[in-house]
Amino acid sequence: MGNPMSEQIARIIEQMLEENDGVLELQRNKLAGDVGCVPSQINYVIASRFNHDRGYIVESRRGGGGYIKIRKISFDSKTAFLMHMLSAIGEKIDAMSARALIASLYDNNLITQREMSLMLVAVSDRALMRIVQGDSRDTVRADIMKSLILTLK
Amino acid sequence: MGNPMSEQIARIIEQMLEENDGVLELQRNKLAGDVGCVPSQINYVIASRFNHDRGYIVESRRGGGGYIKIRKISFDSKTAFLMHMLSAIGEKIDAMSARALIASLYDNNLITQREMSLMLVAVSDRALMRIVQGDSRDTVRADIMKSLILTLK
DNA sequence: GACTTTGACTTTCTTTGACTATTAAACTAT
DNA sequence: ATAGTTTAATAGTCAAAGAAAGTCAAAGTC
Repeated sequence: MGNPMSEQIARIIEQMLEENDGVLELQRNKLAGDVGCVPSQINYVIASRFNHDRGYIVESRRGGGGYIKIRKISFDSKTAFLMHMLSAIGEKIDAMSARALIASLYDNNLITQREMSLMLVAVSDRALMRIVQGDSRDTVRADIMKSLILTLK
Repeated sequence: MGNPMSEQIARIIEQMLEENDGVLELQRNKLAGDVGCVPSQINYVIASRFNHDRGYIVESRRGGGGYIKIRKISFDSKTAFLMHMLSAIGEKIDAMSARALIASLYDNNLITQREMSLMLVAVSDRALMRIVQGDSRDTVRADIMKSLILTLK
C-alpha cells in the first residue's frame, strides 16, 4: 500500500489545517507519539511538504510549552478574499455591516488589531457621519471601505 | 496548547501594565504565590520578556515592603508625541498638513507603513471630500485625525 | 536514486531551589 | 531620644534539571 507514515502525518496536518482556517499549532512529541513515529519525522514531513515553497509559514518554539505552528499563506486566497469583500460592498454599506466586514478581516488574519481599530474609526467616525446627510452616509462609507480594502492589497 | 507558566505570568504582567498606563509595581513573592510558582521564576519572566531590549525599564527594592516596578519605556514619549500632535491639530486641518502629520507618525515609528496608508485613505478619500462641502472639510478631517490618533493610544 | 525512517546529539527555553544581598522595622544599649 | 544591632521580609543570582524542538547522517524502502 502506498501508505508511508509521512503521508499519514501529512494528511493529519492538512486536515487539522482545514478544520482551523489554515492555522495550526501542534506539539511535535505528542503528534509523534499519537501517530507512532520518531519525533524528528515530524520535522521531515513539515520540511518536505509544508515548506515555504508550498505556501506555508512555520514557526516554532522549544522548551517547556514548545510548539510548532503552521500557517497556510496563500496570496491568491488573500487577494481573492479582499476582492470578494470588495464586490460584496456595492454602492452602499451600513455601519453595522461595515464593522462586521472589518472584524472578519481581523478574524482572517488580514489585518492587525490596531489596523482594525483604525478602520473602524475611519468608517464610523461620529463627527463625519454627523455632517454627511442621511442616505449619503452609506455611500460615503462604501467608498471609504473600498479604498481601505484596496490599501490592504 | 502551549501555556507554560512563564506565558501565564507574562500575560498577567502585560494586562496589569495595560490597566495601569504602562507602569506596574508588583510584589514578587505574592505574584509567585498567586500564580503558583517559585519566586525566582518571576525574575526569569521579567528578564526574558520585559527587558530593556523589549522596551521596558525595571527597578526593584528588597527588604520589607519591597517591590518590582516595571515601566514600559517610550510609552511616555509616545504618548507625549501623540498628545502634542493632537493639540496641534485644533479645529481644522488641511489635507496637506494631515498627510505631513501622518508621515511623521511613520517616521517616528509610531505606525507601520500599512497603517500610514490606511490613515491617509481615511483623511483624504476623494469620495468623502466630494460630498463634504468647502469649509467643513477641514473640520471633518480634523475630527477624523483626532479619532485616529487616539486610536493609536 | 529518490524518498523515508530512525536515533544520537544539539540547541533553546522553562522550572526549580539553594544560596546571597538588601532593606525596613523592631529592638537594645547608652 | 539616639545610635547601633538584630530580625524578618523581600528581592537577586546562578546553576542544575527538565521539557521541548532542531539537525544531520546513516540505514532502510521502493
